[in-house]
Amino acid sequence: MRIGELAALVGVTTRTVRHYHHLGLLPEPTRLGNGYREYRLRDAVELARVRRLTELGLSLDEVRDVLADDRGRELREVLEELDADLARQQEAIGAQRDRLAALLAAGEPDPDAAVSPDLAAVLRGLPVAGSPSAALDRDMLALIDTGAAPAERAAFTALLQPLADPDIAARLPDLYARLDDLADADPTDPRVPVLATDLADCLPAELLAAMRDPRGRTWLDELSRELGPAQAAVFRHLSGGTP
Amino acid sequence: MRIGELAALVGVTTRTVRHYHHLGLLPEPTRLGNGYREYRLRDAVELARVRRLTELGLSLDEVRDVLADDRGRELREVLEELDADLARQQEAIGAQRDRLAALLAAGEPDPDAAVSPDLAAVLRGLPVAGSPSAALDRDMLALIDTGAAPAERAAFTALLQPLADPDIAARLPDLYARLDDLADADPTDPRVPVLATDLADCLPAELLAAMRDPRGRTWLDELSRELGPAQAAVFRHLSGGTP
DNA sequence: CTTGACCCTGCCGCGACGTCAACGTCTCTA
DNA sequence: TAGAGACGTTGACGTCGCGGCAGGGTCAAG
Repeated sequence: MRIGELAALVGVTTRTVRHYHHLGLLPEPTRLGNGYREYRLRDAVELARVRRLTELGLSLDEVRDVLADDRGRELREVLEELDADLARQQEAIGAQRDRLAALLAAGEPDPDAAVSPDLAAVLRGLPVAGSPSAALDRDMLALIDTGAAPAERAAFTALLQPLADPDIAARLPDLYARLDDLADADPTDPRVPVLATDLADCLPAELLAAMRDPRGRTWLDELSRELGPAQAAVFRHLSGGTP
Repeated sequence: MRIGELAALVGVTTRTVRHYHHLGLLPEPTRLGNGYREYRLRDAVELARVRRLTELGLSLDEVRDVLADDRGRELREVLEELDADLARQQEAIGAQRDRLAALLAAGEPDPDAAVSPDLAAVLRGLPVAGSPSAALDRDMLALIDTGAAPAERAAFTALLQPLADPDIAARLPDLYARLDDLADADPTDPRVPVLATDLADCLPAELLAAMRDPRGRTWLDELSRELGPAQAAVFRHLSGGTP
């Protein structure tokens, strides 16, 4: 038999056979005078064995190990491990499909705000138009949401829920506008403490508390980098006073 | 923000961020004087969006398409296709695990004779020791079995079943020995027609018939290549007479 | 003599990064 | 001020199981 025949017999390509030779999974057969490989039935049997193992999902390295490590006992371990691996994959795919189903069921899957649905609702209630600080806020909130574990995410959304209240939402555009006005101001600007007071008045107490704990401060630091000095000063006032 | 901070924020490696830049999934930010990339919060948001999409299972190419092809409608298609794909994978893995379970349940998983269990039983009943022709036969049968679809496989095994009958099995060693003796003989050797007759006497009629149909002849041709001329002649007698 | 069907070796490509290498830059500390 | 260690930069190779191609040689039939 020549290589094409062998390959057809077992149902692989000639490229595959040569690949197995290259990796040493299959011994190189004797050559004919013209350099062609000459196979015998036993080679086909060996090839078929390799194929069966790969089709079970073994990697070529694993196949080599199994073939080397004579018969049976190692194979059993590998197969069991493989099964466990497949079980994990099944589970992972199932979870993945659940997530997909949730997204698809939500009507319009918007990866832009592929934040948790509750947060999305809050964000929709916040004003954005034309205010850089408001846009920053949205970005920040989205980021916190995507990075958090589900449990934290729920707590976080709960913190923000009050902002969706119409009374509060109505006061936000003015506050954002005043924050925008401080973009190029000096941190000692007299408007800073006034705005901080008005903000503290408007925001829920729990949210203010969260801004004072270490995790909240980290995020505020992040946010402050993108703000002007006076704007950052406002948040320093909010999150703990003087420093 | 510099690249390490950005990466940590979103939960990827810096290598990943640079990879996305390279592919154009994420715009290159402005550089600092020292050549460092300087990121802003919006970059983190963009990166997080890419990440969410990849974590849903989209390829980076698909992510690029979705991001380019503004919002929503294309995404839905991709996600649905993805779900279908995952469903196929689930099914495939399930089938795979079934096969594994069958193998593992069979006690000792022997990939050597990972032929169908029925055939394995038949093969166990056949004599092998020291007979090259018998070994060839086993190889051949194993090969036919592994290449066949399940339905054909059953039919094929059924054909061979009679060989497991003790009366017949008892006569096989002698027949194999006589076939071995013809290894270097001339095709005109008088022992050839005699052995052919004795074999025909011993083998089930259905098997002889199968050897005469085109598929059977192909396999016999294959087998004959590994045999001596006189041995091949025996099978020519069996499978149709003169040619 | 050509055509077409085989065979040979050897190398690039895929996907989503990980992992060097070889180098520059910043910050802290002794 | 010097050195250490943690950052950053670009660039190239490795992964896995082959597919595909380039650039040849071989062989049988028309």
